Amino acid sequence: MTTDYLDSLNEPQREGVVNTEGPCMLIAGAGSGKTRVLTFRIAQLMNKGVDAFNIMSLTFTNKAAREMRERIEKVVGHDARNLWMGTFHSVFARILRAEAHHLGYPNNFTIYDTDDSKTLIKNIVKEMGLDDTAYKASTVYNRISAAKNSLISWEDYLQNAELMGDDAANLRPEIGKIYKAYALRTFRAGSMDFDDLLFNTDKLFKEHLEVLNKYQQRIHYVLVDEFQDTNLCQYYIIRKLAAVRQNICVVGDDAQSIYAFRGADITNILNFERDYPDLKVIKLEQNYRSTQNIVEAANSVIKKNRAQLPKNVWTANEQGPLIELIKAVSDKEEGKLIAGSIFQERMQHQLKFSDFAILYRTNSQSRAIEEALRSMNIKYKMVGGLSFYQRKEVKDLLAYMRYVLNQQDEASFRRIINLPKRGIGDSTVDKIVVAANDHSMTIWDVLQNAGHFVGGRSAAPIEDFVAMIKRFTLEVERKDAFDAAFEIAKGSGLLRELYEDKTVEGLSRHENVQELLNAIKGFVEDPERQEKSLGSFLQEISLATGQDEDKDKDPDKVTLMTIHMAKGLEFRNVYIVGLEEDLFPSQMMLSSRAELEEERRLFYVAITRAEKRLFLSYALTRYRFGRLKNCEPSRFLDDVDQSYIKVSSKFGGLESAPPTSQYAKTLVNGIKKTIASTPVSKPPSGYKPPADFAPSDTSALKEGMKVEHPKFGFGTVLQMDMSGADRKARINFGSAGEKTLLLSFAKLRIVE
DNA sequence: GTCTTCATACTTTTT
DNA sequence: GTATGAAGAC
Repeated sequence: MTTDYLDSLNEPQREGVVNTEGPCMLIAGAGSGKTRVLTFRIAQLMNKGVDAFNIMSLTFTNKAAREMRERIEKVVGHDARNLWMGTFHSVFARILRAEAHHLGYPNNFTIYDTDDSKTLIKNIVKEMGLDDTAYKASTVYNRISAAKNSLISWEDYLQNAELMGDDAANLRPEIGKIYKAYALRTFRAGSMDFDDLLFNTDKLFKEHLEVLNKYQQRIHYVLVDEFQDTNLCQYYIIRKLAAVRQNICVVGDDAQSIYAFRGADITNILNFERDYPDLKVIKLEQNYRSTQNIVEAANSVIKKNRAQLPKNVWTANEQGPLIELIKAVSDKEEGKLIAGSIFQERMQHQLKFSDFAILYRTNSQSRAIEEALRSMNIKYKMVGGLSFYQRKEVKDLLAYMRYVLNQQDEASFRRIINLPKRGIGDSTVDKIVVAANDHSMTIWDVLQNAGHFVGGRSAAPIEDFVAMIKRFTLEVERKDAFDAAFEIAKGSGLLRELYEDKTVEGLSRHENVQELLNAIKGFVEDPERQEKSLGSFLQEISLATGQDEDKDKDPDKVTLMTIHMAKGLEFRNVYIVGLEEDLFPSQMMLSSRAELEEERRLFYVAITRAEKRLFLSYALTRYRFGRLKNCEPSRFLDDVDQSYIKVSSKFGGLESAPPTSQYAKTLVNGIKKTIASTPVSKPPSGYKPPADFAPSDTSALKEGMKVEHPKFGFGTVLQMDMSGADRKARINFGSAGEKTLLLSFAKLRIVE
């Protein structure tokens, strides 16, 4: 074992690694190497002889957990796999798998994802006869989630005058009752939602001290990454776990707190100092990632926030080029300008596509960007969006598997009871659920005595269903995950139904189910895995978010993702797009200063992803709600100290000016004149490009050459203009007339 | 009970 | 511009 890594650290970093005992808080600025410190700290512990089984390291995302494990493995070797390392949810789920019976849950409880939870809430709202516009599933779900994250049980909720008052004021007085019904239903269904995994772990430790004691003896060191994102519930749990030995180390950056909407509580950082008077606080302030311009610009933005811990992020890196501001007339043009900029940057600096990331506030913004990238043959990958495990057909098959393992599970039951169609309709299902609730029975009990509860017509198919599930249960007990899953897919008729659907979508759905089965096969055949049951497979994927599709053969792609997904990542060139009022900051975050500050921190996170080059862009019009909307530049653009910004030179050298709407109008006209290659209106000729049109490299374009343009058709180059940063060409397109095109944007194919 | 069609609301971020 | 849900026809 080696401790060479200590030499590669600066002084505060080294302190963070070496001071392994006692409470410790690292306030780590963006790009200051906090992951390095955390991984080396764990390596240091293991080098000192601490058993990996006694170290718990918690992160927020699966990806962060995986990366950290890999990095530790590089230093300490194979032992790293014995660490308690994972997301809060996955580590606590693991504890609950062993201990849930203390709380009256089955140990094979099902984990509901957000969709399952919302569907269940929707059903409850309907059953209670409430107005589903006032009680939208997402609203109710968020309210319940917030309560659980603040350790408020449904009993507490109903007695809490403030919460109930809030609900009454918002004309949603029944939320407390829905919470109660939801909690009882999920409990009876032997199911936990994401928040329950935390809430119930806390409950377990609170009500069963012998269990808490067991884990306190087991866990000697607790480490928490992204501490600013923890909620109250998570904080209580880790505090309890570390209560005996007090070896707790948290790493965080208040400036990067972007999950308050999900219950994250920055005051945990402040409370931490209060709760641990002996706390050692270490500040990591040197940024190793970004240029001076980027670091300073980010600082100038975050300075506008009132709530923050004092720190001074600095860098010894080069000053670097200015941040470039790109203005576009429409979301479509924004995409084109960015695609063009990537194309140009890549050529100019010999970059790979994977050096680029495009970050946006909302997933819906990706569409226009994707189109532009595709049309310029720029390879890209989208991170996030809907994952493989959220596709309907995949969820259907998973629901079968979940139900076979836990017949109390109401959400899965509703999904599969009539799939494929077996003559059990909505009214029958409602009868079954109502009967179960009225008699405080599980749905499975009702099904087994279906004759008593439903009319004669539906009894027979229900009996068949029950028999089928019992058969599957036997299969699951006897066989490994793959064989059992295959039996279920075949025996349920799901596979056949999809196979018989010969439409394009049907084919792809069949493929997805095959892919799921392949994934299970891979799971079973993994030699390092001891537990090969279907149950352990389901457990593993229930907390996976589908970004594990990294099996991409071609890693050289531009990355598209939301800013939230980008946290913790870095790219050479970063484009932050859609910097418009109501979009970023989001219109939903304008009601309070705290919300606006969270949006600003989000902007800060986005800026600090960039290593060398940062581009900001906005559009003056954008399609939203399927409707064209005028947009104003974001107030965040004013938050950036203007000395770090230059307006993209591609637009006739317009000076940077206060982004007023008057200014915006002049700009529209200016851009309309300048960007002849990207007409906002219809193309001026009826020319249709051939299907295989591919733009050529125009760096060698000369006067007299013949070219083809996808909109203007064939033309001859009249004159080249090499002055300025952007090369232009005047081209005669015959019937379409003479055009002056910017070569960095124009898609031209050289004919001869 | 099932299938088709029309309307609607939706776009904040994630385990 | 899409996905879900309600309503009506069979």
